Amino acid sequence: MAEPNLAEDIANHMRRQILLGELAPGQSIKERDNATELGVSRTPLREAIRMLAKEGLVILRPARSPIVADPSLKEVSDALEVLGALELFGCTLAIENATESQIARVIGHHEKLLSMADTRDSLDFFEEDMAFHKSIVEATGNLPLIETHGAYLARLWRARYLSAQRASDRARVLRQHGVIAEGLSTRDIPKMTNETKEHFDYLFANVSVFYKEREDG
Amino acid sequence: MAEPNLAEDIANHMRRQILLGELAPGQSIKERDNATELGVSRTPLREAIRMLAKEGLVILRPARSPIVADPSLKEVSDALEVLGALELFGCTLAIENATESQIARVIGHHEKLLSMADTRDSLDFFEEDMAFHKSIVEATGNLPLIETHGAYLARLWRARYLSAQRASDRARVLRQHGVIAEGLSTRDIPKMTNETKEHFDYLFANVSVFYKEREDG
DNA sequence: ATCCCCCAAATGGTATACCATTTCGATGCC
DNA sequence: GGCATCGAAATGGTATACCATTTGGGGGAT
Repeated sequence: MAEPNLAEDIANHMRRQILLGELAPGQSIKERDNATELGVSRTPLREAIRMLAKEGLVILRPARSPIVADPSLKEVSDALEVLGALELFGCTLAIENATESQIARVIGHHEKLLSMADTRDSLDFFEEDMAFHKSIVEATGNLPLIETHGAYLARLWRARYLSAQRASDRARVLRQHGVIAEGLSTRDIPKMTNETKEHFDYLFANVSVFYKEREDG
Repeated sequence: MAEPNLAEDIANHMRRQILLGELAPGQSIKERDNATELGVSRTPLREAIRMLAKEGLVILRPARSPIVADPSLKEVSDALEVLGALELFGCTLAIENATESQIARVIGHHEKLLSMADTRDSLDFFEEDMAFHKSIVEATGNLPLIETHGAYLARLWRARYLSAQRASDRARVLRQHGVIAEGLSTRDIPKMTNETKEHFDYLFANVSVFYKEREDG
């Protein structure tokens, strides 16, 4: 942890803690405690908290300790809806604008994911899944879209990760990714967007199921 | 300037300076200079700069002075595309979910704008125009969408404001707003989305024209 | 016993001091 | 005269000190 900007390192560290559940949802984050624990001063830690707040992972309250976000099903659903809309928009834009090398990169991520189908580590698989979706949006060449889409991916990381733990339907994911990638490389808008819609419907359903179970037990 | 959180006040102040051109695009922002000028310390000023950076109004460079953003036509176009996609998505969502009182609020903003058709102050008119569009997205009840949409409105404030100065086609704007509001209150998705698309096409054209002229002279 | 009030500790907000890197002009070499 | 180089000033990054508000519990009044 000696990189150029300390605040970002702290943010990465805390993001990981939050997403993996080491920092429990609802828990308050005391600036002094966490700063001394990480061996840094409050200033960069404050900045890191602000970064995570912008990602929606922590909630800032005026003159009170920030707390780790504990989103309700509706909040997650709403964010998922926006993520879906952004990616759907990204599909049509990517088909219009993607260069061949950008398309190759998408396919590359897909093939890598195929090769990981039997991987034990669900975290690695999950990260690569995310990289696939990111590469599609990157193929649009629209920087603001890339950033906003990335922000929503980060915000939904935990919900998606938890739901992915349950849903052991990697085969479906891989098949859908294949169709999506094919739709992109043949510049087939309906094919790509329809499959993306369905892909998100499954994601939505999985997350909902997880939250429902969580509310019960 | 004695509100609870100083950083936000500073951010508001600087945002205004940037959008009105008092802080010129491309100009570097020295933490010390601006801090002493505003009579505050560097800490909250730093935080304010970070807020503006997240809005895209200033650009952060590692170990260098932040500079006021000077977006190219492509950058503005890209952001406009995303704004359009978000608002289009907001339309369908609003039609599905808006309560009657939310629809009434949209119509209220429209009627207020109608009453301001002959206002001299283009800034007031512009602000109310923005409030109309915001109220539509607010009618979705989707908080993440509302926030992201608002962020893009803020980011595009200057480009839209400058182009609105030139385009003296308030009549068209008011007519289109009327159709959009009607589409919402009759829950007519095609009517609302088609008119919104056209509305954004005009906005896009106006901004493009302005930038083209600017590049020339 | 219960409720209210007050005060001390905790905590976020702000200011300032210190450090590492970058800038940029002066200086000297080619 | 131009260009590379060195160094002092400037500047962003980090740490720490100070202040105002919040918080939570204990003691006293009812």
